[in-house]
Amino acid sequence: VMILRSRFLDARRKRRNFNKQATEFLNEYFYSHLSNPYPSEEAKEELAKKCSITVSQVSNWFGNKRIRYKKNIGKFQEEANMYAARTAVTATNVSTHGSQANSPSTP
Amino acid sequence: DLSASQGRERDTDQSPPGKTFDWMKVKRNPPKTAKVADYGLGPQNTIRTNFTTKQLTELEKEFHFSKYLTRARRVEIAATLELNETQVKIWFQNRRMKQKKREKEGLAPASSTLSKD
DNA sequence: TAGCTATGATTGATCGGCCT
DNA sequence: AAGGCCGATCAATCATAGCT
Repeated sequence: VMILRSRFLDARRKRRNFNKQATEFLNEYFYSHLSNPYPSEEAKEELAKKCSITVSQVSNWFGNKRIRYKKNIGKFQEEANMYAARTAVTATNVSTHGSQANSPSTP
Repeated sequence: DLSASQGRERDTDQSPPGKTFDWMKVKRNPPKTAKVADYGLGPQNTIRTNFTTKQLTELEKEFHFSKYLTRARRVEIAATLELNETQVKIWFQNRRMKQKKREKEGLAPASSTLSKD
């Protein structure tokens, strides 16, 4: 019974949460590609670089994110709206000339 | 063809949150392996097989001997470990991928192109 | 300190594509 | 036409991190 307990007792499994910023980048990509959150190998490499993690970790992150997101979409609504709004502002800046200049917060 | 795909992907779809896309509906067929309960009583049968330490040890040993299996070898191992030929086949396949991943990662875990951002 | 949730990693198995 | 392999992914689970 305790038989298979030691599934490998991976010492490697010393998980470490990613930086807040790394998570920001990952979520940014995820929500800005919500219709198809499957980054290409190339995109994964870019994200890995930006987040200072490995490509595998990027893959793991997206794998977990996708599964957990669809498992409980409601739970991620807040987060989704947050990032959606964020990218919306970015998009607006690019195509707007109008008047109300605002939120240039991007040092 | 390899991977010379050039071109910036400028698709930042700003779809309305809450919408369910196809990828969210994807459902995998349940594993055909293992049917703990085929007595008509199937609460949640068809579960992911849990290989025993013994089986894994043996498979690992075989893998070290040869990364690829011959039909004969597969049959033999499957019988010895009481697994399907498919399970043995899949195990080797996954093992090879794992090996590849490890080699790739163990090649340059840290430091390499640490230029100024 | 105990309990529960969030999250990164692992892995048996599936999916689609390609090859022999 | 059939079966194996690859690469990516799924889905369930493990084990720890982190918050209450």
